[in-house]
Amino acid sequence: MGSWRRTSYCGEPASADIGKKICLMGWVQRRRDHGGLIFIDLRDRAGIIQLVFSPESLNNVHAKAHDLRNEFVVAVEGLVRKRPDGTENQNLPTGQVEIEVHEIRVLNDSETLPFMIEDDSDVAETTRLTYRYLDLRRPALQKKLMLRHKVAMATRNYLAENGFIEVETPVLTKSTPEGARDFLVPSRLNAGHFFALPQSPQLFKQILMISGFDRYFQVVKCFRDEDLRADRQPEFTQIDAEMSFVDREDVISVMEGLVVRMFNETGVKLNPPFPRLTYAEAVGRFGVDNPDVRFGLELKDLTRDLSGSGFKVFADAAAKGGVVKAICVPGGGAFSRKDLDDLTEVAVSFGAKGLAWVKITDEGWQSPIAKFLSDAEKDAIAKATGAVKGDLLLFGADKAAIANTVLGRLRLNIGNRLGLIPKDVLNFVWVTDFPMFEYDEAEKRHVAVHHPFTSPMDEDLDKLESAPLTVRAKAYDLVLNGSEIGGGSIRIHRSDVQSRVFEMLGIKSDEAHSRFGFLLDALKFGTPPHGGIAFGLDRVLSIMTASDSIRDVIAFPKTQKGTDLMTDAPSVVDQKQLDELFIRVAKKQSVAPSSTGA
RNA sequence: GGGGCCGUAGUUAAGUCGGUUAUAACGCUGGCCUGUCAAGCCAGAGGGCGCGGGUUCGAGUCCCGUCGGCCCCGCCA
Repeated sequence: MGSWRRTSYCGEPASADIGKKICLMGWVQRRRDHGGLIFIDLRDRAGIIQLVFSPESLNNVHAKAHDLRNEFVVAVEGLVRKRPDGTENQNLPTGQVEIEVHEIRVLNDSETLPFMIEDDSDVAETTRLTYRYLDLRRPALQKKLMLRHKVAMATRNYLAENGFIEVETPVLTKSTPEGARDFLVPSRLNAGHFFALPQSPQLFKQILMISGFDRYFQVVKCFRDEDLRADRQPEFTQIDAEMSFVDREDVISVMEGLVVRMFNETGVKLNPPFPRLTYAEAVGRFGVDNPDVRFGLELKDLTRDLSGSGFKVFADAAAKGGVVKAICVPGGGAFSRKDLDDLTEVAVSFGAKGLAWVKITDEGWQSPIAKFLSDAEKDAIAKATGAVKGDLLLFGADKAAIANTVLGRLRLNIGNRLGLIPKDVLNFVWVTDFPMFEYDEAEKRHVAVHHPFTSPMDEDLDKLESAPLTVRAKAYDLVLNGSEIGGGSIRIHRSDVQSRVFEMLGIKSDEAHSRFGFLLDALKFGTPPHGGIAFGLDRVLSIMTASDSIRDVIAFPKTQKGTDLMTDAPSVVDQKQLDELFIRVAKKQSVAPSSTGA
């Protein structure tokens, strides 16, 4: 660089700058060498501008330009000038002007790249992740990370303005067996003892309320050692907040303000309050607790109408306390045999034993089960579902949980299949009144639907032991377009209630004390009523940016196997490191030399 | 733990029923070219098909195993 200093970004020069002498630094995006004139597109994070090198220019710049290659790093000094009439590039923000280069310094060269730095290049994700530093040069990815920065800043500003204080909580903390699997960190100073990375700062933020901070927030990494998905990474970022002396409505209204502020960064104006659904409504009408309310195809309950049906599957489901429900697919009568087979496969994969369907045709009800249905039943079904000629009815008859899940998933599948889901729409919905517990068949005990520190509803408190599955929690989720982007609750602030909940979860008193003793103790020393919420920043951003995967809004994401292709983490470590930690590896790791990639 | 899809030049893909020297585009290298912006024209260099075994006279093509990537179920309080 020598004494040169950049005077502007490549994306900045405009007509107003014509005649100015400027200095730019950036990467060579592309070279167009006409033998005479040479054009170089110079790129930095702000944009692209065209440099012009004329054979008549001084300082040998034309020869130097001839030798430039993609991704060379250069500094240029030159004059901003108007492009000749008719050569303006309307596709470029800087397209009215160009830089007449007077002097150029090549700051670094570059080998030929494994892929082009272009937004529309279709490169295997393996290659992109191996060379993530190159992938991150793509303007689209830079824009996403810049938006991420802006959203985080907007969050901090909004919460600070509203009296929230950002407090850092430990990353090395205590393992809490409830919930997700922990990432463990061995303690060298305490042989055989382990820290856990936090699944969330849940207990610390409650402790901060007990300490009197009143309003807390943090933009914080959380860790869960579970299998990955398109919308799940083992480390992810939460916007975590907690408030004292509040009820659900206080939390929701403050947080709606936050969501407005976040989406304001994308130019979207939201108008809270957002719609509400209770958990029971969400599951009843949409089959899931994270309903995508952008389209219809709602589930209709036919249990009463079909409890006496001649179709044994329906009658049995009703008799055993289950449900019979259906969705009506408008125009679905045109579905082929293969379509129906596909849908059956989907239904079975979510636990159905099969999929009963009816096509309503000109000739009447066409279906393997039509002969079992009486005219009265058909009338009742048609009335409840609104089905008319040309429609398809799909039935779920099972325990409520299975029937709802199956139909809920079919609903999404069909919504996608038929293009019923509008893009460019943001449909928020709060889901409230979650059940406190559900019964875990595998573990033979009740588990918390939200988490063990969630307060039961006051009016359900006396049913805690007698009818635990009917107890509702003061929990709420914010769902956006079918994706859970946030969740929280009013917490238990009385140690006696907390103890009763632990008891219901099958956590014995001594066990509770060894795991959460600090919280149980703290609850005894003047704990204010409090509650809060956490938003999944990565999920919010992937919806904002219409990304297919959460990986696109994370600078250095992990693969589905939880590895980092750029650094090659995780890796084996020296025996010496293990010895210091008193760790012996039980099963010899398979030696896995990488056979693909760089 | 399970189901599905996919690995062929640097990249993206084609490769028929197993059959000569494995195609193309982009990129790359060199040349020509003074208004291009996916510059153009000409010439050229790149791979032995993720890896290992097997069947066969003969294997990108078939079989088995394995490694890796993606999507999903389970899991994710």
